[in-house]
Amino acid sequence: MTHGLPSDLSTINRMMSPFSDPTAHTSPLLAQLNHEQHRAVALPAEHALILAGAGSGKTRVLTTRIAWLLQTSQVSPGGILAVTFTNKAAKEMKLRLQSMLPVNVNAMWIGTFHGLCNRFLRAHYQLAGLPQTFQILDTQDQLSAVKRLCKQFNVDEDRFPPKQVQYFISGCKEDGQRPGDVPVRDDETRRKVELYQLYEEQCLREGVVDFGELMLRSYELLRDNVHVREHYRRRFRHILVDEFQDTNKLQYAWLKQLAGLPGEGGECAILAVGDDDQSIYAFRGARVGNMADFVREFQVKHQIKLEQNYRSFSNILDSANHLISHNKTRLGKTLRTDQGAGEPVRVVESPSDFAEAQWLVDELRQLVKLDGFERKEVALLYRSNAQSRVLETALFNAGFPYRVYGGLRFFERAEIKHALAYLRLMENPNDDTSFLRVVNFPPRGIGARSIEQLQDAARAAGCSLHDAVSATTGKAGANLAAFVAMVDVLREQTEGLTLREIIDLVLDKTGLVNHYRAEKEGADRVENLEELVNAAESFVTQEGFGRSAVAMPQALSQSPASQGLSGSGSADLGTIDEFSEDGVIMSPLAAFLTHASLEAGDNQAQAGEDAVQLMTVHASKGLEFDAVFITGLEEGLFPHENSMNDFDGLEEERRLMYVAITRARKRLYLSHSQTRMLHGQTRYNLKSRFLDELPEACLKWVTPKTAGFSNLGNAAGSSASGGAWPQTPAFNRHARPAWGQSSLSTETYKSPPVPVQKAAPEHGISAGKQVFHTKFGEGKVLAVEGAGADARAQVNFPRHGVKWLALSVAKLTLV
DNA sequence: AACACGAGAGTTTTT
DNA sequence: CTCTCGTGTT
Repeated sequence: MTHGLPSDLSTINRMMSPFSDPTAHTSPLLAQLNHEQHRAVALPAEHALILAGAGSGKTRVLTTRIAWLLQTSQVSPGGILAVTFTNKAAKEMKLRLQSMLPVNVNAMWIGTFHGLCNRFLRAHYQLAGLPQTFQILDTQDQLSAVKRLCKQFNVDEDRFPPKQVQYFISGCKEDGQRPGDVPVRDDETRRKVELYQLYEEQCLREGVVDFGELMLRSYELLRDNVHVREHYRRRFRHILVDEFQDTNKLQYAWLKQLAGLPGEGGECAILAVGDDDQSIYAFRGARVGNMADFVREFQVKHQIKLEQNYRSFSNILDSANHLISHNKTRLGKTLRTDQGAGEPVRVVESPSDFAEAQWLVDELRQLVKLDGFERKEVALLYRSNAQSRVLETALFNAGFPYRVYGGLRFFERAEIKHALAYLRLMENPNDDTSFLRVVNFPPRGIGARSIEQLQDAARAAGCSLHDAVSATTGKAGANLAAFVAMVDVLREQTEGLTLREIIDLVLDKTGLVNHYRAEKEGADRVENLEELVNAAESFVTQEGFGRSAVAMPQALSQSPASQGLSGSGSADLGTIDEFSEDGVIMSPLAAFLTHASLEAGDNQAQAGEDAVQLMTVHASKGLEFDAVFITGLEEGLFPHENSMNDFDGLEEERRLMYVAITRARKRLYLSHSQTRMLHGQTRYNLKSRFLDELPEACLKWVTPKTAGFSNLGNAAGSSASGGAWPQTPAFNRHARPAWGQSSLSTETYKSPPVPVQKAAPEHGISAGKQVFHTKFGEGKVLAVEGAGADARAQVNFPRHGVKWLALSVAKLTLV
């Protein structure tokens, strides 16, 4: 980069901190950065916000910042905390850091929010009021825990579906609310809060915490324990937050506790990196508003925009810029690139989702054969998972290698969860969720009746299922006793064994492997169980969990802060024993179980496999490809109908589209279909409004020659322009013959598969018209199909949603 | 304990 | 349409 570096770096250094190394500007670390990146990396030790556009080198800035801080001795590794949302991002950060300078990345706290909270709670389990062996519930586990609770307290599952109760509980925790903090306005909420309370008691009794609890309990410990808080505030001098726009209320509150607001005596600097234009997780509690709050509450003086994009050609980038400029609520940012215009963005219309898939396969073949794209460098994106099916079918039939992201991950598979449940019971016999999962799996004659009796007994005695077994009698009691004995024996037998040996033994003695071996279709599951042994083996090697137990927080003893802690002097030291982190010992098994809960495993294509990648737009965030197809660009689908009715929802959909566009390096296809099978019926969709929000100059409206498509009037355009694929965008887009009455219908009417009526329909109802229905009220016509007695209209009623109405039956009147 | 049937739901997702 | 879940039957 020949971008001008700051005129005088030493001046900047002098302003920064007494630790600044005046020779820092010679550091090769900074040499390859552009001006904005350079400024961000070399910021003084004060709170700062980096607005990092897509493909602007965000990760590079984060890692280089850490490396630079260390290299210039402004901070020791122990003083660094860097937090991400995904394990993948954390892993990458560590990896890149390690490649930059020789540093023990384990001395720093680098991890996900939940990973770091886990680390923190393991260190302070007593102060946090948790058992040392607390287990982590994933979303599945949490739901089964809620279901169990609802059964136990005879909750009407129609009025309070367990899923909703779970959603409620998680939502409260993400807002930092305990049952007592939730404002109760109605009976329904009152009942839910009761269940939340009961759920908490159940979790505590069983020694388990869910994901939200990891965060909330960490936050509360920091908030309520001045010694712990002071300790960490002294320790972490630099906190770096990745994807800050995705933080929820609790995560931001946690950061505030950890760093201390100005005036609270904190000496730490937060570097928040994020992109409001890529905020696509509001539905799971993310608050973009945290960015503005951060600037205000932390009195942020340094805001830097990274707007130089190193990924895409400018036709792609300009499309993204133009699209996102339609959003009203933005901090404001425009990406630019030094690369040329590149190819135009191709826009394609197909008559059906089926035809779209077929066209896609043909185009993919050409892309690979003629244009030399690597298959794994091509992505097929869609808004919702259901869309993948038709694409997969076409790819499969064509024998074209593909890989679908998403779906069950390794540690979420039933057989793996079964094996883990045994291992968890060995660690923590009170874990009733795990107990119930495997008490009769493989089947050992313990039916629903015996389990119910056992649950009654446990409830009466206020103890765990495990402990209640001794009180049972009869044949069922004997079976239960045998089960408990088996787990107890395993616990003893595996003492001192390696993790691999432990798992081998458990898989064998519990009969899990044998059970699946006997099953007709159990071969895959047996294979997965074998893979579990491998996973454990590589975990031991990678994480350094050898034969002996390892102290979990390896970092603390090396930090200046903890040296102070274990030394003499500070007034707070009276409480050392209460949170002596060196005292926390984790067995390899316990560590592996934590790992399994917090890292459900890769969801991604294996590296090296040359297959085209299929995924949702959400899943594509953070990735990049040479060629990208965004499919299903239709109203109701993208933007999704559930999101397009409110302002915030639509803006988030647009950001989603922005994310999708900015994934592409060289070539971008935008595809939409006139008809689509959804929920077993064909829907007629208008093309997405997002297509109209792109700059015409960057686009090329390509349309494949498809049977039955000429009805729309494109055939005339095609022959007139001398080819099946019109070259003139303006012509193809705007010069369609007038059809119907309103100008809107000319633009958006979608041809049904039946022969198109050349005369205007007698009912006068056409797409775009406002109509009135006696029951549903006023609505907008999306499409009309058929003629005469068969004529049907698809109408979007604001109150009742999208409906198909037979015009001969429904009394629709034009408004 | 395995299987069969019917009801119901079907944006997006990481930890 | 297609998958999941829960209930009921053998």
